[in-house]
Amino acid sequence: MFQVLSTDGRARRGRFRCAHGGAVETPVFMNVGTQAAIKGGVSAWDLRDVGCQIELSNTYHLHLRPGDERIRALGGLHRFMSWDGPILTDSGGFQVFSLAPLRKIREEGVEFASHIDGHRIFMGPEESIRIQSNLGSDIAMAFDECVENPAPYAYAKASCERTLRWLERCQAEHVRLNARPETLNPGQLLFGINQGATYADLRIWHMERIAELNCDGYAIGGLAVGEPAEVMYEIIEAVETRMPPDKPRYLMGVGTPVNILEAVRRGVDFFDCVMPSRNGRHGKLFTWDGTINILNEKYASDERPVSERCACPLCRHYSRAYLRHLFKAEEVLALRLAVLHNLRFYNDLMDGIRRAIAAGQYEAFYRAYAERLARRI
RNA sequence: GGGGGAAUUCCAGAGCGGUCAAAUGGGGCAGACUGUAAAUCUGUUGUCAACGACUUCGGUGGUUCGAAUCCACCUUCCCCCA
Repeated sequence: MFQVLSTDGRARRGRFRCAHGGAVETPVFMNVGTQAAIKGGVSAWDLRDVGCQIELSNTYHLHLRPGDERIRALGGLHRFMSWDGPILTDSGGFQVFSLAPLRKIREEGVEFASHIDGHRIFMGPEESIRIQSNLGSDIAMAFDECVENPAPYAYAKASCERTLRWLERCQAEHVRLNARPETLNPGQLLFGINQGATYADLRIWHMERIAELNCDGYAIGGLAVGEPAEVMYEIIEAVETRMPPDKPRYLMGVGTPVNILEAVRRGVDFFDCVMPSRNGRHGKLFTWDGTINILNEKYASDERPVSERCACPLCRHYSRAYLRHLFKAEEVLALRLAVLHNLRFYNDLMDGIRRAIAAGQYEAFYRAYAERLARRI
């Protein structure tokens, strides 16, 4: 299922296989399609063009709309969105954080007031796993609580202890559902999620506990939610030594190109982030030389492509001036081109990372780009 | 030809004696965005040697301690009746 092909320092070059699609080459960036669509008008076949290996969708959102039972009846998420590659579904744990004003946490699970119409939805570990089973994703994520940083120690401790109990329940339900003959994707995997806020002792304690549960992969959650990047890196370092070396490691929701460079250097294999798509929609473009805010006046007559070394449709066919015009004129094409570009950039970045690790030159790659990627041009 | 109305900062448009450098919206400029309640949100938008000062509300001249606000005339635009 997962194989580390080579290492360079702590960085790992690996290969991952699941029920759908071919091999996923890691480190990998998972392209985020929360509601079974990449925002900005990007289709599943666009994802192929942009070099996407694995797509991510969301349990909470698809449960609300159009409903996981419906998706199951329509043949599962892969068929529904016409993407036959690997799909990871996030459990709804992030919505415990992002929809904090709309939910109440209990031992059994979380009571949400739908952000759409306010109706009550109860989601605990069993519900989340059941929904993900209905969706038929290749990787189900454990239902956790993503705690906002900074968090009081006592709360972070109680919360990660509860997240541990929830993982045990997720696992039991996952085993039970996978064994049923009518299960849509019997090969579905389950990843556990490490929590513990910014407290290294809690993080390590929690990681050691969940490592004992022999999940199919391990994620680090609850980072990039308020703490400084340096703290995030320290937590990854602290936890990484307790992560089973033969299992994939996933840093949830991260992040900027530099964040990814830093995390790969600390042994992370999987990433996902809303940033390329959201920032793209907002006119912020990523390039190998730094980020561009295409709305800036200085690009109004700029004939150059966004990036000389990018093969996306935007960079192949259009100037910065044209893209800026599309944004100013509020043409939907602007969003689509910008998101395609950013996704292509992220996938290219991961490709560069993989090659560098394979060649044993990750540090040189890191040094060449870490500062460069953080610039604004 | 006769009668009525209006001219405000980039635009539209409030304000109708002091609390007005002037509401609000648009546009402009800039910033934020990290398991997506986000094609969203925030700041800024007269000038300057800038926690203060200076010049603005079609033009000119008045009234008043004080005017974008009141009066007179001029200019331009709009509406109605012939």
